[in-house]
Amino acid sequence: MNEVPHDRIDDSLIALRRILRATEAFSRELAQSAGVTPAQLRVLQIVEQRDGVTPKALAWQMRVGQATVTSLVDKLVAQQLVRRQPSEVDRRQTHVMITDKGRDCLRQAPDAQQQRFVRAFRRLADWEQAQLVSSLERVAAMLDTEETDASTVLVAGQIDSVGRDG
Amino acid sequence: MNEVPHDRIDDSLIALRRILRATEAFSRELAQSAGVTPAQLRVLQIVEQRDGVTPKALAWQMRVGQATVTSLVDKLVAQQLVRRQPSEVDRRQTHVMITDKGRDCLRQAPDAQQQRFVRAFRRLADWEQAQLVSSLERVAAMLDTEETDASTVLVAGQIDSVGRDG
DNA sequence: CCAAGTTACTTCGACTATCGAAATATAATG
DNA sequence: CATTATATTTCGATAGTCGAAGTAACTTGG
Repeated sequence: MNEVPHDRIDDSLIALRRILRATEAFSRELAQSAGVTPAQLRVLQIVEQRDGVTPKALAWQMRVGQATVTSLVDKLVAQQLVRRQPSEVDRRQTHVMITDKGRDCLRQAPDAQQQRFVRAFRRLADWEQAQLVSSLERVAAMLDTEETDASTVLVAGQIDSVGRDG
Repeated sequence: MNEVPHDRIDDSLIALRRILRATEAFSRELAQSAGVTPAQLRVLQIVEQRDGVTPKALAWQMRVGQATVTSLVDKLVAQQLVRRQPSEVDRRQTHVMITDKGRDCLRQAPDAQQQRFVRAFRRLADWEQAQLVSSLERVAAMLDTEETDASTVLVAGQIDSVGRDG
């Protein structure tokens, strides 16, 4: 508690770095297998979870500018993976809706990272699973700041529609 | 789905996602505070650790094409943060060397993410630290594939520059 | 020692992601 | 109704990335 052996911090950072690296690699791979780019895939995933989401919400959740979202949605529209539907109630707004083709596209990408993780996770003993979850949450909390306000809630749904809502 | 308790997997994925998100955000922030872009910062960090590294090695470690490295190094050279020095032994090769200005640039960025993490880490009890390390390594192993060959070794050096902190 | 192949790097052209500022259309408000 | 605020798009610019082609230098078989 007092003086920390730096090996541990280093080890943690190295592990974090590996996690990062692996996740990045998988995300690229995954997107490629779905025939879209990583950023486009992110949009598509969010749209699937929150069908009819507005560009503003997308931008906020993805932490990018609205201009960027416009551009990404443009590309998805061009591929007919999503469509834009003007809002009935507020005609400034647009709703981005996923198409069947978009859903197919997502299904096509079997979510390699999560699959791999899930497989490995299942092999663990019960107590190991519990410990892993608590450690990960701890790390997340250590890294997380106030700026990760609400998106966390939304992200929950985005990851896998496994029952547990937000 | 199936009979595995999905809550834990979900929780893990959510935590992972939070970690990812936070790390991305910090990396952007960090790079900005150093006055360079994230990709440029990555190059600069590697060059500091492996002074005289060749573009090929950089490309390999960063998992990008050599053309990309050329472009990034060009930009760092333009800012006088690194310089190119032709190799004496093999004149096809170039060595990328960090400059004093480049070092200043790195020092300027107090590595917010790692600082935060280190601070939080120190507050943990000994057994918690140990558990955290082991869990992180476990997760890294679960995500990691054969494609994370050698860079892990190199990355170790890249990270431990956190040695002391404030 | 030289021709052919290989390697290291850069250049070039193309594409995506991203942003900020300006433009457009709509809503809300007084 | 005029003003202000909001949602989105358009436009212009910059960065990262790639693959293919180009250039220079090393290596090798004869």
